[in-house]
Amino acid sequence: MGSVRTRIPPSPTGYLHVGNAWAAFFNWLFARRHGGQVVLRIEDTDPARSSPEYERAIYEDLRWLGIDWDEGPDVGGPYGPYRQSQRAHLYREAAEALLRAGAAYRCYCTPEEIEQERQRALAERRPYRYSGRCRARSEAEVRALEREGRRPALRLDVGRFHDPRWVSADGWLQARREDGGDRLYVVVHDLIRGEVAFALDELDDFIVVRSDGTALYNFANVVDDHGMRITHVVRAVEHLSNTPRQVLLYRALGWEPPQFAHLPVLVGPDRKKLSKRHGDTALREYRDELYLPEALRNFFALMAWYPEDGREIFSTEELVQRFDLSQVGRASPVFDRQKLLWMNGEYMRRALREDPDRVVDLVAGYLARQGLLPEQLPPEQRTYVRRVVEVLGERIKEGADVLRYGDFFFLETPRYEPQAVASYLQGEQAAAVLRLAQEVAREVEPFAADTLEAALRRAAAERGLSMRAVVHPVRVALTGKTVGPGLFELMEVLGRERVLRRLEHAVAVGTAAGSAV
RNA sequence: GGCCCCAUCGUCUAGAGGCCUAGGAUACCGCCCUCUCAAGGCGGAGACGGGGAUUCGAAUUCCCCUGGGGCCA
Repeated sequence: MGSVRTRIPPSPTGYLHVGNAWAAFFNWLFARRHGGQVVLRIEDTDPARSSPEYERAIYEDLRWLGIDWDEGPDVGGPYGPYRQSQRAHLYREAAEALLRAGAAYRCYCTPEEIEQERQRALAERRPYRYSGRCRARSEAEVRALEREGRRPALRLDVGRFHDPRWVSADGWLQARREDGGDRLYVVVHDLIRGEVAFALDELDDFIVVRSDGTALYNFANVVDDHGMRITHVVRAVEHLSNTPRQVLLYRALGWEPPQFAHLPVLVGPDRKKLSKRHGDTALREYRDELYLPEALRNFFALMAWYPEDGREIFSTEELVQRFDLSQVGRASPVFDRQKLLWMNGEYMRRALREDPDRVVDLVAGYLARQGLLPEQLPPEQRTYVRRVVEVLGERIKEGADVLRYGDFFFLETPRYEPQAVASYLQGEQAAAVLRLAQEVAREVEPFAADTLEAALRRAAAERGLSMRAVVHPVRVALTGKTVGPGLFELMEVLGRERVLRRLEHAVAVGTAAGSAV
């Protein structure tokens, strides 16, 4: 393949959505696989909903994900501008070219008139298609309409494609024999779906430029993709139905259309297109929850595509080497958060092994967002976080796990779970165990995991207590919960002072809970 | 309403006419390890939407239906 150019066309009307991030990633994979370029185009034609803040957020989120681009509003490039809001003159030029070629005509019908036609068609139970009333207005008529103050929209004259000259081209327009004779089809050669044919007579003269002079999506897209020398348009299937119109536009302008590949749509557990209703859909929410970009990339790759059977974990380099558009699936994948969580756990454990400092920084940032640590960490606090991370270890699969298993490390007094208190802190037996633990904690030297374990085991054995009988109450006393890191490691990190204080406090908690019952 | 796309375990998927007694992963359930949880090991349950046709043989090809999604809006 010569020089592949793909595009990523986000709208700055919100944070980058996981569905768009996924499509962006496939565009990126494909371009990198073929040594091509990625173009970032900001589709900000809706000024009311677009904002520079969102645009910046999109750059940030894409970069965080590990997607880079060769041309775009921020980095420039030879085929700019890369914001649609700055390309109005190019749409105007193309519209004029269409008019000059006789491929489009001015339409003075008002939206109300069109709506009436549509209603009539609906009532008569026949498909609506624009009548073509304005296709051949006389100059006098046009003058009269202009005098009324009407401004024309621009429509593509689809009728002119009913001409055998186009058929001989290169297969994009095909005559197919049907019962009644030949029928013309616009055939889209989709890299994922194969040939998809649309009957030409199903397409009416569609609007290309509104009466206020703004370009319609289909038109702007064609002008941009051609202008930016895009060779492969890789986008969601929802655009497939628009593709024949776009193909017609390319041809009307005398341009060669790019190759198309229509990806399935990411859906939620209810099989509906992924949206805010499904919970976290902004990529940055995953970042904030401690999802790692490499995990997301690996997970993304496994939706609608499998690099090879029998393996799940792939480095991004491997993904780039293997990526093959023709192997991409056609069915809509459900975004499965459970599998993502598992995947993130895999990468989190890897990060812990290979770059623990990175995990420490991530966890510290997470705790700061939770209000449990200051934004700027003094060195000794960072060291503390580091020890906590070591002790929490592979339990951290996402941000919430830091709290689920280790919030007590950062709280003055642990949050005592009522269930845990009821099970392990109430009664004489529990109090006795806590007293015993206090003795041990007061005397053991040094205050370290191995010495603590040895001393506590000895003490338990002397009283004929099982290890379980000792460990559970002490764990609840120190952490407020029944799950978490190894008890002795956790004690060492907490330190003698706090352990003694919490043990003391827990006796009171147990008593209070007991009398409340 | 017309047109277009899609359809294998709950989920991600392997499967390109015989390798399928439908494979893997995740989730779930047991057991093991163990101070709990997590991780890990072992095992279990779990799918070709329905009907026709082609073929010696269909998850795989074709048609219809059903169900989901999208475009025109």
